[in-house]
Amino acid sequence: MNPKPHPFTLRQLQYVVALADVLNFREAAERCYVSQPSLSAQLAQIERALGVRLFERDKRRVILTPAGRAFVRQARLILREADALVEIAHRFGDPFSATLHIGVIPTISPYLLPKLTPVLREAYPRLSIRWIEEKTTAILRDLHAGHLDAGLLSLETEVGDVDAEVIARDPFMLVLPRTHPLAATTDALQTEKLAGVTVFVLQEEHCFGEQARTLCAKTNAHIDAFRATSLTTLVQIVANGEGVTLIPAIAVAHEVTDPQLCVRAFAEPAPARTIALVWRKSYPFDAALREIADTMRRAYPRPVLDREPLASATGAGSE
Amino acid sequence: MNPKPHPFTLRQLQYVVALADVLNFREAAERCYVSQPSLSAQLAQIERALGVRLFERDKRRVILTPAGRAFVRQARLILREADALVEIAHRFGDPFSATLHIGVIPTISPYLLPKLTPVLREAYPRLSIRWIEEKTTAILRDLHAGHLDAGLLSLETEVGDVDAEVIARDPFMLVLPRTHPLAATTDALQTEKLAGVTVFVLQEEHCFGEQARTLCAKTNAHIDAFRATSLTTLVQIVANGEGVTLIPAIAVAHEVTDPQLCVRAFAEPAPARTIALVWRKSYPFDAALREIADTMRRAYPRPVLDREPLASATGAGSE
DNA sequence: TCGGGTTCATAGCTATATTCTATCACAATA
DNA sequence: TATTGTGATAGAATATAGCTATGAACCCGA
Repeated sequence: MNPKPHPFTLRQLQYVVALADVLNFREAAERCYVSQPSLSAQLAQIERALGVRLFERDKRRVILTPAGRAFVRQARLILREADALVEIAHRFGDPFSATLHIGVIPTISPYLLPKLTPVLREAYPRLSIRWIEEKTTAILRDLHAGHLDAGLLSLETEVGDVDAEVIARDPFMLVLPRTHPLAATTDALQTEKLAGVTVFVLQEEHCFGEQARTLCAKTNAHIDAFRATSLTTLVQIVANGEGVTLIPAIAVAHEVTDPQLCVRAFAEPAPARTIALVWRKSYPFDAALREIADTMRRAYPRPVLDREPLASATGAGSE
Repeated sequence: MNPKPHPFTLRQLQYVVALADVLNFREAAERCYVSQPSLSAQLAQIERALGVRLFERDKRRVILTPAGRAFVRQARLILREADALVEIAHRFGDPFSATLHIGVIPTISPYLLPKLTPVLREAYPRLSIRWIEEKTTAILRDLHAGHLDAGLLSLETEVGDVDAEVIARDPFMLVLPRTHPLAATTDALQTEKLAGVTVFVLQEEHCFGEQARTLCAKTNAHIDAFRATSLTTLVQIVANGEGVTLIPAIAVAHEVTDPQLCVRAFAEPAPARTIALVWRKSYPFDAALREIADTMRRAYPRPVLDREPLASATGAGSE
């Protein structure tokens, strides 16, 4: 793109500008902390390289030529921009002044980001985070391509060779109609009770859908053929039908609002996913990400499960 | 103003941008026509100097850090501006691409510039001339201060140590009422005929006023106490009074429009002023000014003196 | 008109910076 | 396992930018 080197250096531009300011070689040299001959030599070189005389000097007085006037104007602009570049670099010397691109999966994004964002904004006022909502595979691809700085996702799917910091354990909750047999007790539920029950799950592309299907297979639950594209859809189906569904605890407060539904936690060891912040092993600002992950961990909300009758039981189960 | 040197060179910026373009050290080095270790070394140095890692490199892949993204963006800007600076300098390598500031005296400006401007514009399409109308002393002052590149004035006043190129000889013409005794013949006038005649002249600040007074003193003409501030005023006075006045031939066509007036030329050696382009001896683009002066000389108008009865006589006298 | 005190330019040397070639260590690929 | 390709490193060669000392032209005051 830029095959040939520039015929001048930034330092030479400084010399030219300094000389234009004071129109006196000795004084200009002083301001640049070099000797007068050095400044003379550099000026001579730049004029020779350009084939243009920038200053008219006749022993007694130094003044700008028309070419010099135009040159100095542009040179000042360049030096200002170069100063700005130094400023930019130094701002990034503080990694919390960057703009981070972080991928986040759709089954986390709408429930967690509204809680995290204000906390992060307060903790790192100069940090700007651009969230990109994608499924796990796309996040990992973009992460390794360098388009993302980090990803916020579940560790239960294969994430490959990355560094990770766990944010929280997010247990699975059972969402079911009040009228469903499993809604009868308030005890923590054994997963074996799912056997034979009709369960609606997410599309396989969602990692949470994959996890739910695995759990159902292990417990001999019956997986309905319908594949929802979002947790919202999933809950709607249950509210209008006779099946049940699994959703992450983090989503309960926002998704389960229908009074015909109730929510039950599983007995320990409850099925759960592990939410983590991940990044490339070679990422240079890993220390900053570790600290940010720590802040996220502390900001992670206690799930609020105000759908009776199981609020207290699930509250205990979620930790 | 800018005491400390910049922590990077333009060349290093080129390296960084080239590397950001191809994300491969060897290829980037090739594009910059240096060896790969040189590029590695320069990149390492700039990162060390800034204390910021611009590229993340893990043996297999090179990608930009957030800092690197911001840095490269600004670096591209700077390199573009630097290219523009080279362009500016080269354009001035052709001195006919400059903007020249040329001072011109008020007794030349309104009559000559309208004729010169279109010719100069056509001859030097990339040259832009900014005309500054001032009296001779101000022009010479600004010329030596470097605020003007050249001056267009009369050599009959002291112009000091400058280089000059003569544009034209501009003879003095006598403007007088038709009814005046000197209007009786069509012959070229001997200056001695002015003896005893009442002559109106310009203010002394105008060099033409000074010249006219000198001529009057030599020919024993009577100088009226009134001092006009412009040639227009001067001609108006003559049209309404009983005196005569002297104006430069170049001004006749524009100023002498009253049919009650007529114009007479002087016999050779006729009094005249010498219009010239002058500039500092140290001016770097003197060759260009010489050529421009030559173009001005050829563009100099034959005075059109269509005030009868002396049109033909003065036409001859003006060369 | 003759020195001091300016000005900017030049010369010769030195230290630093930049670049080169050659090579290494590592990872992916065949 | 051998090969190819990556970026980093080492040490020598070169180029650059810096310095001091000095020169030539000019101004100014004695």
